[in-house]
Amino acid sequence: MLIHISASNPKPMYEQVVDEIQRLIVTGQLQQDEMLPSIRELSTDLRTSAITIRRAYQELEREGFIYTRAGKGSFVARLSAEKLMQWKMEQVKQALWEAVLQAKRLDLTEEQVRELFADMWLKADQIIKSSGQGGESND
Amino acid sequence: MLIHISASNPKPMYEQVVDEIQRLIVTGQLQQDEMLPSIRELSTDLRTSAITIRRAYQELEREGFIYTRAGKGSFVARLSAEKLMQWKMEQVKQALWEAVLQAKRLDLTEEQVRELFADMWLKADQIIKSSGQGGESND
DNA sequence: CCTCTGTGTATACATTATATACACAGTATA
DNA sequence: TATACTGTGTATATAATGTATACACAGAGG
Repeated sequence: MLIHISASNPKPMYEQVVDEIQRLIVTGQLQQDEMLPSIRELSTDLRTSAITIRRAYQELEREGFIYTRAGKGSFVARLSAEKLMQWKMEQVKQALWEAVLQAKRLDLTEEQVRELFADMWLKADQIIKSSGQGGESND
Repeated sequence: MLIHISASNPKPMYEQVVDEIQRLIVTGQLQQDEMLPSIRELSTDLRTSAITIRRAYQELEREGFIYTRAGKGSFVARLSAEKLMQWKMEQVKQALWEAVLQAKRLDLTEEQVRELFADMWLKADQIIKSSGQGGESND
């Protein structure tokens, strides 16, 4: 399983772990009831303290993404496809809300923002194409 | 001049001051060469330490929004309308980029995101209307 | 019994934000 | 020249947060 964190990322490391595992769950790369790496194992893999990983797992459990069993491990929770889609939409909605508020505060028009949005989408598409993600061949 | 900061805002107080003054400048509510409140005055007004305000002013100066003169005060820099517009677009662009990246990472389609965007824009319009901003009368 | 697992607790360091305080230098005005 | 403002430099301190190491305990499974 591919989890990456970076000390140079301004986000706290435990939050990076949370984000990454959430993403793997909602995009189906982690299945229901699949066991997660143990706290100690992942802390060794990511070269970070077990307390950091433990904190991430506690957060994920609190938010309902995983469940843990003392002495056994931590597992992906059973979440319906609908719940997963709802969560995804909510995340993007919140991110868009921040962008829209910023645009409003700075007196930009809807047209201007839509154009910026189109630019960012295209740029993201290009970056993803060139990195081989998304199932399309490289140029 | 209306500057508000809040200790309950997760953003550091000095950043809130920076953001607020930047917004007043780029939306024309602060004019070129207009004097800003002094560090001591604003710290009294906002009930915060002068060091906090000073840090905000130093940040604003570093980014070219204001200039300061020891013994005299701090003033709004002379920025062309084009520069101000560029900065505004850049801010919103960055915010949109975060939203688009999030959408990509979560495998949402452009159509889904556009629809969410429309919802957020409409919601922001409604909130602004009901709060009397934007020059329109309250219902 | 051993080897894993999660859990509780203790202690410590680093970074960042914010605070109070004082003194100094610059500017403008009377 | 004195006063009242301004910004600037420096010192000291507290609080919050994130991260780290370490140890011990309890649960689960083979």
